[in-house]
Amino acid sequence: MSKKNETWAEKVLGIIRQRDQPVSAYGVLEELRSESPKMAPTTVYRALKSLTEKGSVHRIESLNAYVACSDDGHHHPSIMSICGDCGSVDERDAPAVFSHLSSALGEAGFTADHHVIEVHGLCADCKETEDGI
Amino acid sequence: MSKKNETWAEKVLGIIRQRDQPVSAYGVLEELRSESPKMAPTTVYRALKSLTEKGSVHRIESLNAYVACSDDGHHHPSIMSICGDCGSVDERDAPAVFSHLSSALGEAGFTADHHVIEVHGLCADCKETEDGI
DNA sequence: CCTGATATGTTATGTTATAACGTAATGCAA
DNA sequence: TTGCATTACGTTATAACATAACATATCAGG
Repeated sequence: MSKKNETWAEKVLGIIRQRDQPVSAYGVLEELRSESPKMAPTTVYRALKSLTEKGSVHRIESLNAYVACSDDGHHHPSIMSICGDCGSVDERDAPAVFSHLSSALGEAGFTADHHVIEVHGLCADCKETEDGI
Repeated sequence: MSKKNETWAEKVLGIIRQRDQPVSAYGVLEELRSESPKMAPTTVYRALKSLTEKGSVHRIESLNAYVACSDDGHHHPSIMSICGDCGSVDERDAPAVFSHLSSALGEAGFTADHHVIEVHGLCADCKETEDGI
């Protein structure tokens, strides 16, 4: 039941939301190609650009991949925790982290405009499993 | 006066240290090729892998580039501030940031093992220049 | 009607990174 | 001193990620 008259950005957002793990641009492309075999990478990258600018999607720099925003278009920075075992990514709020970050940078005269905070490790479930072994 | 009997990793570290800006793997490769025209990317990536594992070099995920560690092999995480204007990257210590990060993640049961903290913005010098306009 | 903004199509290319295999030198332990 | 693991390096090929440059279409508002 895919909707007609959707923009590519809307379709891309749908694809990313359906997944519980980050998707690469080419992952999205492959999925779109099942319906539109001639799709070019450019199209996907354009859609991703508009979605990340709007805040509907976040890019995970350390994975070259994208996840849906957990709170579409929230306008505050967040932190991403990335499980190295199951691959899940969780977005969290952490105001205290950003306030300390701001003050550390502010003292040095640095003006922040975009934050990349990605923590790799093990999620609670995978940690349990490992410990259980 | 380049030394003989240096490993590639040592040479790569030298190249990265000479620069005051992040260098891409292919940037390093190009420089090495001026003396060793047949050098392959693999060689550079191998050197970068060993250097980042040792902590002599840090990878900037959001730039796909590398900088020398400001305190070779320190074994605590640091934050990187990246000037969008002049391209300079500064590494800083910020223990308070990491302690809040740990507690936020710890509450959720997440076990951290590697941190990517990269802040894009304007360094003090570039900010002044902009304001001066 | 014209014009600017946005979305899209198309082709080509640039950039970043790894796989998979082989060789050489070294150190160390049986 | 032979055998074996380890580390570094060479070589070829390919995979994965990303953008440039230029063309066409649609539509809202002046």
